[in-house]
Amino acid sequence: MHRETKQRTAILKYLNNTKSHPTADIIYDVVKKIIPNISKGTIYRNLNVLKESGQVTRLNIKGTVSRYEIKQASHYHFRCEQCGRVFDIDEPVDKSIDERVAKSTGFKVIRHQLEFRGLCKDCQR
Amino acid sequence: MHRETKQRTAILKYLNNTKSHPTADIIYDVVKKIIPNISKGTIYRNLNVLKESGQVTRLNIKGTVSRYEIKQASHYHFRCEQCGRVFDIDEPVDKSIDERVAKSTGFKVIRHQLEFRGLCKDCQR
DNA sequence: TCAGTAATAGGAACCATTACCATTATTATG
DNA sequence: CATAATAATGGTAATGGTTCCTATTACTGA
Ligand SMILES: [Mn+2]
Ligand SMILES: [Mn+2]
Ligand SMILES: [Zn+2]
Ligand SMILES: [Zn+2]
Repeated sequence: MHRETKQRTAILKYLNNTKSHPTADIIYDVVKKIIPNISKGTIYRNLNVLKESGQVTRLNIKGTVSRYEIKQASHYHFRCEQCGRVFDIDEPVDKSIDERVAKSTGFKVIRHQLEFRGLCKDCQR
Repeated sequence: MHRETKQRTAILKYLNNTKSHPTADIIYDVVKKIIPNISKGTIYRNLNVLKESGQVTRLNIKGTVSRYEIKQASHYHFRCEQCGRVFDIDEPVDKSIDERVAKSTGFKVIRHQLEFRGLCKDCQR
């Protein structure tokens, strides 16, 4: 069974209060201020546990480090190629496309992921 | 200037004749049969050179390792969560969505990437 | 033909993530 | 409350994909 440790609580609390899609490293830096001797392994272990239990989502695109967010309704992302930040995009999620692809391919389509790339406002100047 | 080496030629030749979106490791295994003492560094170096020159695309597909393909018209992918294989999807590419997101966010949208996940035919049984 | 230099092989380094393990802390139960 | 079972931790080593380094090789333009 899952225990409620102060480490796990602090990680969840931070994720619940940010929209920044932080990396494990950023989470580590933030939580370290509250629990100075926390280890990075604990960050990763908890993020994986929370992902398994459906409370956290891992955004991982190869070529970049993984980013994490509190599990929420399906949505799309924008990644700035300059600064690396990730933003939510409120474009409506098209569910019908999964069925269409399933029909045309014969594959079982469970989900799709759409991500935009470019330059955020700050990085355009 | 770029030179034509047998290593580079063999890598390109293999990529030109497969639709499998191979990883660097797979390319290494295949090309090793033709050039037994080729090194993995040469595979990676050439894949990067070919990417820079626009002949090869590196797929930033969710998962752990990078996959490569010959540069071609923009298209979407499906990744089987069981066997890990990547397939092309011939769903038409929606270009208007980039502009729509650009307008609503103020970001400069350069491209988008859509990827489906699920089970391929083989893995459904 | 050959000098200039791009590319190679092999191995070390890098770095995000995972694995290991002795110790600590949470929690179900009496 | 006391306690025993064991989940979780901190610290560190290991892993694995990828990049970097360097002496040597081999393209290629002149
Ligand atoms: Mn998000
Ligand atoms: Mn493809
Ligand atoms: Zn930016
Ligand atoms: Zn499959």
